[in-house]
Amino acid sequence: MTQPTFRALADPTRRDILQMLATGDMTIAQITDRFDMTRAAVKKHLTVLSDGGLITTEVRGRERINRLDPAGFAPVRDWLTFFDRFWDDRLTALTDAIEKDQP
Amino acid sequence: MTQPTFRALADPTRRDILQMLATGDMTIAQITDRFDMTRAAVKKHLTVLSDGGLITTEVRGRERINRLDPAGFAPVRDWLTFFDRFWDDRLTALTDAIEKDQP
DNA sequence: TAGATAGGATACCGATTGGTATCACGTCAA
DNA sequence: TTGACGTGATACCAATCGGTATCCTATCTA
Repeated sequence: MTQPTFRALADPTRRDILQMLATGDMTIAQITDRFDMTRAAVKKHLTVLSDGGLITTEVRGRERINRLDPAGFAPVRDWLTFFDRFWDDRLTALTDAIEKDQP
Repeated sequence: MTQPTFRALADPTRRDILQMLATGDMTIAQITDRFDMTRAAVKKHLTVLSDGGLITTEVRGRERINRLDPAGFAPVRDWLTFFDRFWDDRLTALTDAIEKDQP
């Protein structure tokens, strides 16, 4: 499930959409108003974001409310954590070595 | 500088290369050995990773040592932090509201 | 010095991507 | 009921992407 997420974040427009949704849920038309783009283009981006699990949609009448999904960010966070742990280990190994050098 | 970074992370092969480099610095030939891919293809991926600031290269004789660059991950981490802060605020606002409801 | 080794550069190919234009469908309101 | 409104869906286009093949340069070594 991590590939669709990273793929979704690769486009600057999609990252902008996510930041906009952070300020509040929005319909497609509302998002389109803030971009120099067709509604169809925005819709495509929203589909990619949805595939990546980063947003969810709630159908209300003829409208579709797009909402940020905090859980969708987990894959990225987890992936970063892998490297964080790796670097932490490297750092402790380094300080350990230094301590041994100066007993 | 954040767009090249996200772009670099969008490809699964490139993320694999990063994980491989976490176990130790490697030359292009060494990386190519572990993939079913041409050296030229790997080289392209390394260029994208370098553009994203995720790796650095040290020329040693006729070899090029590719090394992970921890600093390159900062843009992604910072970007995630934005949403973390946002959700934290939302959560505290919610708990505050609940506390007011039950004095 | 001659070959082998490690890598750079470029042209090319099929597939994917971001975008538009267009038409079709359900839903709301007068 | 009849439009207007909010979306979905599809066909199409230029540009980018991941990958290969090929040729070239620099460096090490026998």
